[in-house]
Formats: sequence, structure tokens, C-alpha cells
Amino acid sequence: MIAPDGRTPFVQTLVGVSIPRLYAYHRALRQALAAGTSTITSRELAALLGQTIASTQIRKDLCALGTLGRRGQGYQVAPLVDQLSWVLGLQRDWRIAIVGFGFLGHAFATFIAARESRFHIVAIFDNSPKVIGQSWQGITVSDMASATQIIPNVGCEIGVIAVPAEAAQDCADLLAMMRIRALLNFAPVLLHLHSPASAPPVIVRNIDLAGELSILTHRLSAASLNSEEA
Amino acid sequence: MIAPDGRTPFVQTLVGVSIPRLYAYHRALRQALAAGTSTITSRELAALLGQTIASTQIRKDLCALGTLGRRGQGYQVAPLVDQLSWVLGLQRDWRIAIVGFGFLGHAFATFIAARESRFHIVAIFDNSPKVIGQSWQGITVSDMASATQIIPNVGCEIGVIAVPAEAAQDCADLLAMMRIRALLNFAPVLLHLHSPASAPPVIVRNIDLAGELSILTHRLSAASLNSEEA
DNA sequence: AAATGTGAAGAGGTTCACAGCG
DNA sequence: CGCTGTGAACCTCTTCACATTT
Repeated sequence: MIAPDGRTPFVQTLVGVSIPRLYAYHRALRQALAAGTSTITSRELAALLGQTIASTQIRKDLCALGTLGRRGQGYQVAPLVDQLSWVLGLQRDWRIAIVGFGFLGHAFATFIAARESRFHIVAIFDNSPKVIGQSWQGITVSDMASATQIIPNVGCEIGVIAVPAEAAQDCADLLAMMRIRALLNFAPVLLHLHSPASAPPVIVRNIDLAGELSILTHRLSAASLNSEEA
Repeated sequence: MIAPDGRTPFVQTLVGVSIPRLYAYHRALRQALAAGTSTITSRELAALLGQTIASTQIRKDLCALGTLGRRGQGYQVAPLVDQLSWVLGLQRDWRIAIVGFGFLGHAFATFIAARESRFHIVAIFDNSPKVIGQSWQGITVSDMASATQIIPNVGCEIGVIAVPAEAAQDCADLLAMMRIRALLNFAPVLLHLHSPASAPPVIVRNIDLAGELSILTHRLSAASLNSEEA
């Protein structure tokens, strides 16, 4: 793997840089590029991000990726987007298997297919007879049990778990056995993954909808208490 | 508002305590309580959380909520759950309006209704004629335009934005005008909320599905580079 | 003896101030 | 002169070590 500019990328050496922040830059800069902006300063980018990130922080982050800015001018947007794509792993395509094709799995598939051209849904599984056999954008929903045949064929790197909590662990085990390398888990359970010793560990990221809600309720409660005191 | 034990709660004064972590404790402890555990040590709780949080960290956090543990024994699970519920704002019920009743809105509603008894979906909006008029658990999906009449009637604190990116800002504006106090936003856009000067600012939390995916792809890329070097 | 509670040390990430270029 | 790049100060959160309590 060689970065677009020929330097060896040093993705793993980025200290002090948060990936969500880089993704925010990436999204904002893609929009700016689409709108015809060719050059941008760190302060302008901070404005695009609603001043949620200081311009100094932006410069620190971008500097850590390699020097791309021109002093006195700012940054070239196009190469910056490329560089960020590279670091975020978005310079290549990825194949995704969705497990659980209820409303959530369906929503995820539709959202990703519509917006992210580098992510491809290549397999869909469910265990409900009502859903199995249905077709979504040319992909037939298969029984979970047939994952052992299908996944080696289509070869996907990422699994999305959108099943009820009770079924999530079994799905995760099965996907790990199929050498899936990363999981996005919507089920509100802690997954225990004992990947085979030969394979690298499975990367898991959890999205907990109830947890997100409770962050809101915490802050609402705190806000009420503050206003009562005032 | 008075905490269960009579002390004045100090929700807003919790420094050095992350809310996602408290929520993780809450979930694990509720399960432990349901399984019949009445007492638990910080180390046992760390084990329940898959050793993702050190027992020292747990003690620091719980200590910050007020002294609830007994030295030599551990913590009483039941009062601990109550205390955490209080801090997280889960000691009361909350009413939610969902805007956008495609697959994602539907998934969110179903998920919350099934799992979280203190959250109540009280209004659903969409702008597609195909969806308006449908009924979900006794709630009729209404046109977005009628939100100005419906929301003041049902009085909900939290709004969920599950519409396409292009429509999200308008929905947020409308909800803010209706004095919604918090928003969970699934649309991949930065919302600008100019809440009326008289009202407290609207609390926003964004859930960015593509961003979550890119965190996985970043780590997958980094892992590949590392293994190549090894 | 066992586990909590907590000051102190440490690590990590953010902001500041300004040097360095264009 | 403007904006980037960056060492240093700063601050927040985590970990350690151990005193304290049951």
C-alpha cells in the first residue's frame, strides 16, 4: 500500500488525533469541494464545522497527516480530501454483510447504499421465514445458517449486527468464524469475541441507541437543575 | 426534584465522569439485579463489562455519585441502580417525537418501545403521502406541517430526526420552534439551532452511521499496515 | 482479610503563543 | 501581512498506591 503522494502512510502512528474528528473534516471538505472551493484555511474549516473544533486543533491534526498547507494561503481542498480518505481507510472499497434485516438492517442498508459509494452490501441474512428469500437491490436475503457458504464466496470484511439482543452473540460468533474482520453492533449487549489465534482480533464498534438517548436525558436533567437554582 | 435518598442531587457537578460509562454500569447492573445479584464489587462489575473499564475507574465514578459502597463488601446493587437512574435522568418518563418514519424511524420506534419503558413515542411525523395516515402502536403518522398543532398537545421533550440530510435542518428548526429541548439526529449534517432567546438551548446529539463505519475502516487499514510490517 | 475511597503521579489531549514561510 | 506549523503550558482524565473501614 502506497499513499497517493508516494510517501509511506503512517496511519497507525497518528497520536493525539481522533478519528471522529478526521471524519468530520472529511465530510465538510467533501462538501466544500463539491461547492467549488479549492483552497481553505483552518479558520474557514472551523466555521464549516460550526466552531465545534478550534482552528489550532485542526492545524495540529492536519499537520500530523503530513504537511499539506501553504503558509499565508491555507490548504488545497482536493489533496486534503484524498489524504483524509487514505487515513480513514476510504481510499478503497469495502464489502459489508448485514445480519438481521428488520427495519434497522433495512435502514442501514438503504442509507449506506444511497450515500457511500465505497461501501457495498454484498450479503444479507435473517432467520425469519418472512424475510428470507426477499430481494433487496438484487441481493437475496438468506438464512443465517447459509452464511458459512455465502460469506467465503462474497468475501466481506465488515459485518453489521442488527438483530435482537438475544441473538447477537451467536451472530457475532458465526461472523468471527467466517473471518469477518470488523463488526458494527447495534444490539445492546457486550459481545465477547474469541477469534481464532491465527487471525487478527475482530474490531468491534457498538452503537447503543438507548445509551444515546440517556445521554440526552442526563443533560436535560442537569439543565433543569441548573435553571431551578438560577 | 429530590433524589431517592433525600440528598439534593448534584447531577451537574460530576467532573471527570463520563456519561457513557455510567450508562454502561447502569445496563450491566440492571442485568445483574434481574439475575438476582444483590451485592457486587467493583472488580466483579469490571468483569461484567468485559474488563473494558478498570475497577479503580469504577470506584472513582461511583464515589463521585455519593458514597454507596461498604468497605470489605462491595456495593448494594439495587440502590446503585436507582442512583445511576437518577443521574442519567432515567428516574422519570420522557416523551419522544419521531420525525421521518422510513425504515430508520420505524426501527428506532420499535427498538425503544420494546426495550425502554420510560421512553414513550407520542408523535410521529413524515412528509410522504404513502406514510402519512399509517398507524403504529395506536399512533397515527401525521404530516410534518401539523406538528405545530400536535406537539403542543402531547408535549414531548425529545425529538428524533430520521429524515434525509436535505430535510434535517428544516425539521430541526420546526422542532426547536415547538420548544423541543433535545434532539437525536441521524442525518449526516451539522444542525444549526438558533433557539429563541427565552428558551434554554436545544441539546443535540448526532449519530452518524457512515462515520461509525469509517472508524472501522480506519482501524482495519491500520491493522493491515501493522501486519504487513510485522 | 477484603474491598472501598482518595491523594498523587502519570498519560493524553487541547489550547496558547509565537516562530517560520509564502 | 496572513496563515501554517509547533514547542510549551495547561488541563482533564486515568492509573497507581495505599490509607481506611467493615
